[in-house]
Amino acid sequence: MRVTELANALNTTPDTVRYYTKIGLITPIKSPINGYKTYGEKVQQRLKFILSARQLDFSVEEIKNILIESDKGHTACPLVREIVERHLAETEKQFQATLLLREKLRNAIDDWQNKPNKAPTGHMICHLIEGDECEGDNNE
Amino acid sequence: MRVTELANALNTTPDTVRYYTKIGLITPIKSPINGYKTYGEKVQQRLKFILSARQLDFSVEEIKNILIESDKGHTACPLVREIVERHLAETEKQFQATLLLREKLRNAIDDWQNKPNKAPTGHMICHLIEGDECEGDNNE
DNA sequence: ATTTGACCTGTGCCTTAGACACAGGTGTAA
DNA sequence: TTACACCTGTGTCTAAGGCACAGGTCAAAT
Repeated sequence: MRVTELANALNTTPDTVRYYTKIGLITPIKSPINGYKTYGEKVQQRLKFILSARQLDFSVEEIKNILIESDKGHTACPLVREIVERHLAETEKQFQATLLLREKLRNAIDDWQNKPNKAPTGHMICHLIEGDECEGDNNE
Repeated sequence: MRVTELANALNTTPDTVRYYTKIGLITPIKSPINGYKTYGEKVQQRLKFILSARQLDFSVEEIKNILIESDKGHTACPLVREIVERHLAETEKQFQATLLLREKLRNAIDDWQNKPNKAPTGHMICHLIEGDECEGDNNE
């Protein structure tokens, strides 16, 4: 299998395959005649794993570590479990952050419903964001 | 006001102030004697606006466009409203995506609860992710 | 046999919003 | 005068590829 072929087979892009190849996640055989890369069955399996892990939002770095363990013949499962639990915690935080942002945006739209558009004054760029009164503390 | 002073006053970092300066969002006066940058009151107001917009997750590029409008003396409010509504839609999508990811991760942890750790076999790297049986279609 | 067009190769730059490091100039207080 | 803290510009780094370019290769059609 060649780059595009492999990419199509696993529903990804040639650039992604090249990228994983470049950083050493997968290793093709190079034809000494024309320099073309050929990917075998095992590499395809490996790439499939990588893509599955990406679906779970594993970073490429994390996947690399998993593969290193696995390549040494060790079980990567504990590592995988740890990563997933860490990710879940992060996702929870992300979730809350998104929730908060959504609130902020909704409030903004709401607050601005009956405010007019104003041209910028010397000391104000957009009164929607800055507020008309001098109250706009954003302490965190 | 100089870089660090301004940064401290608005609870941000000198690097951020330098960055906004570099890309032209704010423009200090440069002392011809020592080359030091001096930021005035209006610049501080402007930076405050920028930081507020960033709090609403506006990109720097978007903020730049707002400032360009405003600098021409036009009202930037319609632009701001449009951006906020677009952001809200994106946030909604992000929200759903995070929700989905959370489900995936939770399911993973759940499914793996009573599965053992396994050493990698020739054709499998981590059975947790790949699944023991030959079923693991990830069609989108 | 040659041309065409689709594929391949490596290389390198681009993206966000700053963070960090470095080398050297400057300001001020001891 | 000498520390030391601050300033300057410049360059590199981040994640995960996307995109472009110049040139080599292959199969089919001419």
